[in-house]
Amino acid sequence: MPPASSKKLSFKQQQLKFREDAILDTVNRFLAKKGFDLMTMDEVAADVGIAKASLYKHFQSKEELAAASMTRLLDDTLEVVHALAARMDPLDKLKAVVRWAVTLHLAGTMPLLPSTRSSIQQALLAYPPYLERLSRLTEALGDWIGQAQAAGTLSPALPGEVILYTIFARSCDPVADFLKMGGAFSDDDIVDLVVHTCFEGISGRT
Amino acid sequence: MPPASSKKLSFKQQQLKFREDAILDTVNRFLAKKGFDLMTMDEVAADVGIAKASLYKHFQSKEELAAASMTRLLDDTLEVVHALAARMDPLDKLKAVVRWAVTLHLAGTMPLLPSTRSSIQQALLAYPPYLERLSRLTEALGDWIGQAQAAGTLSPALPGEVILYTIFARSCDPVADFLKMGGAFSDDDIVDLVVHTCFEGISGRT
DNA sequence: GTCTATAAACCGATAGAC
DNA sequence: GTCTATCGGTTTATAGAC
Repeated sequence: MPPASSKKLSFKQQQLKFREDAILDTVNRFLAKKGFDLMTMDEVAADVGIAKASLYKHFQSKEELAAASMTRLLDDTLEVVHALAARMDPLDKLKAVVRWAVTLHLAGTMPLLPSTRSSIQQALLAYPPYLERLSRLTEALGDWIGQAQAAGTLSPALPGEVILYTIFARSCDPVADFLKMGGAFSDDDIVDLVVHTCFEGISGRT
Repeated sequence: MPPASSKKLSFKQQQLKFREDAILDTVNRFLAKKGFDLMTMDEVAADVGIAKASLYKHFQSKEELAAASMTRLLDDTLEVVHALAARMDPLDKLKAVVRWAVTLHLAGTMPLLPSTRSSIQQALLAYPPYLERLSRLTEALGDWIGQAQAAGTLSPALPGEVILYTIFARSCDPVADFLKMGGAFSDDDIVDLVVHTCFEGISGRT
């Protein structure tokens, strides 16, 4: 018999957590594939293999479901950010984050960028856990951006916000989808191309 | 009495054309603001100031309405493309096109990029007038891209499709929305920043 | 009488309740 | 697992102008 776990989760709680993760996995894929508006609670429930009503045991509304999914994505991102070695060059760390995000995108598990036009945007801003993660991520990336600009490896002429927003935006760059649809490139090639155009642009003589 | 118009449009036909343009103006704005899925026929009709049923006198369906709007946008783009002086540098012509598109975007009249996830994508591919414009635009921009790569002003190492798709994608770059929301920059500044990061990226020492 | 615009009705889909 | 209310795209029948 193994020693008693130090975790305080009962068996039932573990099962709840497990199913919650399964739900969020499904939601992540649907958000990536169809976006919030076209995702239905019926298909989420069917995909997870539970009754629709059970979804509402875990999440109060469709909006909260999506917000929880986005929050978990930011948690994953924060883990990636913290896992990057402290001694690594700031520019390389930023490139690694973008590379990770584009890879997720191509794998079909990157929810749509919360754009001005999506109806979840409002729900996200009313969901404190999401805002808290976003704030921490912004701070971490902002530090690296400042360091890279000081070192001259990121353009010091660009406002830091522009660089930050660009990094967020390129994580969902539709160019990746177009290239994947074209079928002429492997996923690895596409990641390289998107990361490259993010940092170096499309101009020549760089 | 003025001489008989050379146009073959009767007064009634002119009125129809006029109202059709008004409808498409409204649709353009709603597509830019909310996207296809969140745009309702009710609000389009209300904004134009006509009854919802009247929309169906002009367009058979919501999909065709959006497709007509996108087609008109490509027509406008083709006009801009043809208006650029033939002797201009290809790189400068491409920058001018992106600049024009981002300006439209900020003005709130640039419909969303037809992404893989939108439900209009299918309708657009089934709408020959749209495909015909897209084909002509792709050809024109493709020529310029090839010339700029040969001259070394666009990266010869990048596949032409990557550059083309990037130019399309940056025309709807969400970075512009984020910067506008922040309120720290004028529209002109935002256009400069987005065009710059499109061509030069965010790296330093360029 | 015909033609046009519209109000009202229709109906499928979907979030959420029981 | 079924039920209901709502919303939104589409259709149809009517009222009014010429």
